[in-house]
Amino acid sequence: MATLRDVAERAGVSPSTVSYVLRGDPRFQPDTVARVQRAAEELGYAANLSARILKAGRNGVIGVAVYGLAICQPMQLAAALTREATERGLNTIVQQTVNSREGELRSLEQVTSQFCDGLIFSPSSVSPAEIKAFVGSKPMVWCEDFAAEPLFDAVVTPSFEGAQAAVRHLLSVGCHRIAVLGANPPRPDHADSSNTAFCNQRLAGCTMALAEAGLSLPSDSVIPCPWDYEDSRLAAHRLADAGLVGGDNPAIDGLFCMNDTVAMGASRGFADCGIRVPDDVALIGFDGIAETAYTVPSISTIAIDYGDYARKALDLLVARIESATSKGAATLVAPPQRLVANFTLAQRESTHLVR
Amino acid sequence: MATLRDVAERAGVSPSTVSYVLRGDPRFQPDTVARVQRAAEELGYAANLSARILKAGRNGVIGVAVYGLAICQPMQLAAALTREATERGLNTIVQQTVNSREGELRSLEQVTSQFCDGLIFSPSSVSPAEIKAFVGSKPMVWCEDFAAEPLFDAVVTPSFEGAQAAVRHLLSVGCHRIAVLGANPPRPDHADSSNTAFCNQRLAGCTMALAEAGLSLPSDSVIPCPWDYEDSRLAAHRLADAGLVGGDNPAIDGLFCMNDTVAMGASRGFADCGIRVPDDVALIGFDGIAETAYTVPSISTIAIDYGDYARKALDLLVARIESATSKGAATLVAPPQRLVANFTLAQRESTHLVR
DNA sequence: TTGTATGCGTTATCAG
DNA sequence: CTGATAACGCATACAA
Repeated sequence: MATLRDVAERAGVSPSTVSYVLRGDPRFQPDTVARVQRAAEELGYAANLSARILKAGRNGVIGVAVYGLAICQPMQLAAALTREATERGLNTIVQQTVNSREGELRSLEQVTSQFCDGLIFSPSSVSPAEIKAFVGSKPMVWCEDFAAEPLFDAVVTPSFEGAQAAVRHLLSVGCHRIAVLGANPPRPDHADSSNTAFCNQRLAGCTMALAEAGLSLPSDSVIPCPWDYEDSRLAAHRLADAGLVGGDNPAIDGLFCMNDTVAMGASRGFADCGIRVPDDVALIGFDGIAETAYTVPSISTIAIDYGDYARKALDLLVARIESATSKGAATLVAPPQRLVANFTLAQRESTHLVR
Repeated sequence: MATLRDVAERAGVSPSTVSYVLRGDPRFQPDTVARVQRAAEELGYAANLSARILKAGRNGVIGVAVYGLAICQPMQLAAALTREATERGLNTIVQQTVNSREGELRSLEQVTSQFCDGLIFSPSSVSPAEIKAFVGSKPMVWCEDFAAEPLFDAVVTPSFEGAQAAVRHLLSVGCHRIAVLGANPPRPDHADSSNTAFCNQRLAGCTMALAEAGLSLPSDSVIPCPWDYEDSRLAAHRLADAGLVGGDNPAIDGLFCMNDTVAMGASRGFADCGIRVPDDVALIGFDGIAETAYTVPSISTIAIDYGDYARKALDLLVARIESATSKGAATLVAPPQRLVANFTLAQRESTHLVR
């Protein structure tokens, strides 16, 4: 790997000149500039980003922390963030935050954050308050933080409006007995987790949509379930076994799933039990992961516009990075902002019925 | 962020003492050790990995480069690699390599490689030969490299054996007219891409299995198709429209898909056209991504053991890293090794039929 | 047993 | 317009 010094030697100038020229400082003779650029080209020179961040505190890399690398929703977001970052001349690295809370929290902060100018956190089991201790003053954008007193900038999905739209849609295709699958049971260890918070938003959206139709959401229609293919498949089995779905007078004829993973698992679970979707029970998910368009039946969902999501997240993050680096003694920090991503209702086979 | 110096000050020793103590050097008084450790603890000290790799050339981070962040197979591998790395006390960062070949090749080498001790490459559109120019002497393991003269250590899926097992399975459930979907058309720009190479292995496996049954694989039964949900869905439409599947005497009654993404897309495509899987055409994929177990019908596949894959990849990489750092004048480099991951045949509904 | 000095590759300050 | 020089935070040979 060629270094600054190698380039300098070859161009017959000093290392500092190379550094300036390569970063576009205008005050050099065209001749010098050309010589330096050619030397850099010939040697295939690229700045060492570790050295750069060490010295300058910036290197143009954005860290993206996701809950799981093999889970569709966060990775779809990570892909959108990477696309958007690339367009802005930034790079991204992705790290996983799952596993032991303590250990991963630490590794996250001590690995990812050191390599980059700023961080974007996709929802995990740790809350913003917890992470705060581990983060230096690194600029940071949190995804799906609905805390009343936000600690960081955030981008959120329209959880309330999306859930409301989903349930309205279920009602509009003729469902009357609507249940919710995938509500997270409150966890004793960290009751205030981000996950719970946006679950509550989605529940509130459901409740509102039902209220509009003069219906309520009894608590036994809110079914807890981990956000996982297998768990949701088994949850569907339990609904079928209990006789709550299917038959002439089912207790549930429409199911709002908290996310698409749950919807896919449930759909498969119903198929196992001979419950037909949408004929016996209509199904709608949340997120808009690509896979929902290719299942049988295809699954209706609240399709988040991840391009828009990524754009907003990077707007926020870049602004923080800029203001962190600017020497303007504007020590007064801007208060955390919260932006909401766009969404559309994707109507697919799983809600295709007229009653 | 607390630095080494902060800890030293607090513990009343020199920075170098802190460095030694924290990394477990035994030659210090218990008293000193305790003082240093407590100071580090209190300050929440963590070594700056950029500084560490700059100075020492190692920081315990492994880079994983994948073709796409939102594609199931590479992410399942990345997740397995991360799990395995964590168990060995290593961290991983993931970067995407897709997009413009030139640009991404460069960003890959100039971002990911600088932060870590070694790299693991999941298949992309660039060949090992091409990457070689961009890589310094960074230890590297390539996934799915079937080149005759390998340039790097590699782990590969059992492409030949897997395809063979898949086609044998199709034959064993009564298929007689087997086609292959997802063979990549040769690309003029880089004919020797890694992708083409392992496609060929899989084709050879099919051919062999058919030959065992006295059958051949005519070239019009090898159907090119990008590895993408939508493209494979449309490919299925074309097969149905051409009357090659379905009906009393179909030209194709069993389909080996080059990977699970293609299998899922095709399965959906057949559903669009009223072609029943497996009754009209049996279907089997390759990779064993989690989603195939939850589609309707569930899709049989060659399930790669990604835990085994990850273990082998890290064994190779760690060995290279060790030998690169060891000062032993063992300048003679070990020749590239190639390890094969285990697999199992997952029999699911898409091949469940008796003829 | 501990501390000092040096350098990894870069950027920023300041002098020339 | 250009070039020394000093950090950034850490690891390590070597001196004490």
